[in-house]
Amino acid sequence: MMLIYNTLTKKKEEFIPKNSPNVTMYVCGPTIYDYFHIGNARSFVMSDIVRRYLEYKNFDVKFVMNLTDVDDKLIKKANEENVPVEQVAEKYADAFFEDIEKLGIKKATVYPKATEHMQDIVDLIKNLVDTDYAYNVDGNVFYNVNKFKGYGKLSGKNIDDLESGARIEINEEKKNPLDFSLWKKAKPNEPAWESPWGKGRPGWHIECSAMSMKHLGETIDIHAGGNDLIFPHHENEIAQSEACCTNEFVKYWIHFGFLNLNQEKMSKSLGNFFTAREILKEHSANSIRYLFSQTHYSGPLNFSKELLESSEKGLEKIYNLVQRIENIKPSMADNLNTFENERYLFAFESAMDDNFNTPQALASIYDFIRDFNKFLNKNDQVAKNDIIKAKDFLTKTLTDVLGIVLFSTEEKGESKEDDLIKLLIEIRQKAKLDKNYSLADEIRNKLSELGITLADSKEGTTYKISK
RNA sequence: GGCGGCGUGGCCAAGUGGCUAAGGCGAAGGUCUGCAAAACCUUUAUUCAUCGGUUCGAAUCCGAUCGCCGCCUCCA
Repeated sequence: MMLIYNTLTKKKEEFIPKNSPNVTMYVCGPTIYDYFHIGNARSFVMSDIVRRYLEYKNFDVKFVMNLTDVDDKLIKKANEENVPVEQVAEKYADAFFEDIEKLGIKKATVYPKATEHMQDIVDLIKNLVDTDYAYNVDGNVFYNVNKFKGYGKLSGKNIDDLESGARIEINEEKKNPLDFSLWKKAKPNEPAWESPWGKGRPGWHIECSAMSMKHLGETIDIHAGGNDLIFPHHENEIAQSEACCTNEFVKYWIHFGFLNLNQEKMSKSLGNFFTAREILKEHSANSIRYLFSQTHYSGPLNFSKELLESSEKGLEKIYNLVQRIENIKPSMADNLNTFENERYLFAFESAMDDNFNTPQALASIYDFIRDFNKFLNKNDQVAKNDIIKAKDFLTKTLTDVLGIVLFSTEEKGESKEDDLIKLLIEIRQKAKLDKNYSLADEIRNKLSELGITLADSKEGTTYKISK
């Protein structure tokens, strides 16, 4: 049984999809006006882990992530650079796909774009206007918040409190200051589409409702996104979708905590951010994913390069065991001691089942690593089956679920460089047999200066090339 | 002003009513090794922001206080 914390009910609930084993999942994707930052990456990676774990549990996940390709920021950027909006959108959509691929994020089933769903969006607004949930004021269409009785149920706010808040912009056209735009009347030099209310473009919230329902149906299982989307974005999505089409838009709402920099939310508007591609130049996707997995998805994560470096040290321990496993020659002997690894997988799954508790899941992996190393230390001969099982455990947990790649699937090309290193290892081996340790050490030291680390073990001498 | 979250060892971080408070990084000592590296072992929180309360029993529940952060405006 899996538990998921549902923002809507503020409780952990048993996960029961509408049409098991099918699961529908929608994640709010990027507005493609710039490179995304490492805080955005956290949401993308964590939703990827949620999806991967569901697939691990044999659910058939239909995963949709939208790209917002028309909005104020995009238009602003296009004007600044004096290029068409589509060109900006295309550039950053390409960059987005490049970056998420580097981060090891599995491809979504569909990446719908707002501009490709204008008819669906217009139809949805039309429906809301016809039923009085929305009203048209001179080409601007607003959602009538007072009409929807569930307004505020996701964010725990009530309309009166919100109205007394001082930060709502004054707009004479709105009946209620909280009413939000569904359709924005075209201004000069802006992309615009035909509609029953005249030329214009959609408001931000409506696209997600339209695309979610279009691709996944009127009730979906999981909708995920950052904490900052709870209000108003997700609240408004509920209002739109449930007013028109369904009495339950989303079964489970999942929200990710912020990534902070110096205890402050990382955001474009504050200017305190690193882009994901910037970080990826110096750090691997593995270390980023490991870092994210070390903290529960719902809480804040105070990001720093030092933290990333300590994650890299933690990963080293995993890599070392992986290399050790790959170098073992399995024994065919009978009566070998065997290693039971079931309990580690059980612990891993229990942690993940409990609202995707990745830090605890990692702890179960480290317990395995310690105990399996101990097992290898104690036993000179190891059965093939134990090696296969160990590899299987690491692949399932770290790679399949957390997306940390360990065993390279491509054939290891033996380059001249490798041959050369092997030659030096041979020479050094002879020196060691002659007890010529100064030569042996010199070879090791010189190689180390070149970034090639030798390590002697009972399985022979191995080497690692660092970049 | 309204609503919400957080405060656990040097750092990061699980745990949210009951065995000795997971795990990672770091540090110290040790085993192994020709020496290293790796691995393993031991040590590193009588204590969970502070003060009260409930309870047979609390880091976990309640109240107060202090500190930090977020949402209420575009934002993952």
